[in-house]
Amino acid sequence: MELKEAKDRFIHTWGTLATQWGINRTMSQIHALLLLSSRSLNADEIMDELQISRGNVNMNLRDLMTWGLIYKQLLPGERKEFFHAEKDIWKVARQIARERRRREIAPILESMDEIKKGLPADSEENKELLKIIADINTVAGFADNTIEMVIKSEESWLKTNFLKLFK
Amino acid sequence: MELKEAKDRFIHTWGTLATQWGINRTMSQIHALLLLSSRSLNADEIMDELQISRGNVNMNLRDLMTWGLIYKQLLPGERKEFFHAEKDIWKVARQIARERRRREIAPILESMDEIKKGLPADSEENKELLKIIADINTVAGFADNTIEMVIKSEESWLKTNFLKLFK
DNA sequence: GAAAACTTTCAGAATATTTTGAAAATTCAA
DNA sequence: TTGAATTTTCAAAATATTCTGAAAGTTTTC
Repeated sequence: MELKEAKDRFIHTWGTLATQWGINRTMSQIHALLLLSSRSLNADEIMDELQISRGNVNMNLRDLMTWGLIYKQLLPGERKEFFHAEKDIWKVARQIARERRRREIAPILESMDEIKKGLPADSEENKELLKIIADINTVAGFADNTIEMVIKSEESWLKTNFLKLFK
Repeated sequence: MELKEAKDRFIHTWGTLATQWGINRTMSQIHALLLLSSRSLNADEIMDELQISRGNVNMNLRDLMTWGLIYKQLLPGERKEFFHAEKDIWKVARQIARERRRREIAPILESMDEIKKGLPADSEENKELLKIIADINTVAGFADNTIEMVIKSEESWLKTNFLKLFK
């Protein structure tokens, strides 16, 4: 297998995997492309490489930036904007975990509170529903804390071990 | 707010949240409906309550069973199949975590292995790509182990504390 | 300030996913 | 067996999401 072919497979695979976890295929492919590229790429290069429209590239680059997975770079002597991916896979994983936590857990807590607020605990049936809501809040809170804890400890582990190199 | 209204909101909200994390809306609504129901329901009752077709109900009930979130029940004197949800929210959360781990992490490892196998480490460029793949495998493995560990420890914590009640 | 270079927006088109409902398959009672 | 009750399947319809591309907006250069 040629390198080019392997890279293409990587990009294609990454896109397909993404759809299985509710993330846009093109966004993932752009991410994969930048992850494999040693130099920064501009919109035209991405359009050309992945054969997609300018609008699509633009929207997904902005999304990837809000996910904290890629960075914009202004190169001297260039009018165009260039983009490069975060190459530290641990950092990538932490960013994804943080973003998904924010997108998946926070809304649960908000919605449950919303329902809870409007329902008085004045009957057995109401109390039953309130119990379920409270349980969901407990579990969601646990998940939230656990993820944050794992991210933090992973982060400080890396920091510690990185600092040791300079001791 | 009436109980009925609160329940409807719960079901509706649960469905909307689900779409945000890549899970089918109807599947989540059926799950929510069964979660709030004290008795088992059959396909007709679910069709009626959520105003959806028989085929849709059937497919999603089967999906929910593979997720381990609901159970089929055969009631004496009834031809129809009845369904009830797992009510222990901790168990529900563990099931969801297990299933998502299986669906999201296992495929990454498989795909990366696939690409890795075909690419010889005979040039700097090839080694670079292999390094990225190895890094992804490391991180995915870490995530896999961490999730399993959290699930297991949560499970044994519950078991310990449950057994204490009988001491 | 004008125009060239580039980025962003967004309505409509293309694609993908979900849902329907009727037909086929299965189960069960007699 | 038969046939009524129930479940399952799946092609087509409905819905939702993503993508395109041209127009509008912005920035930079001269």
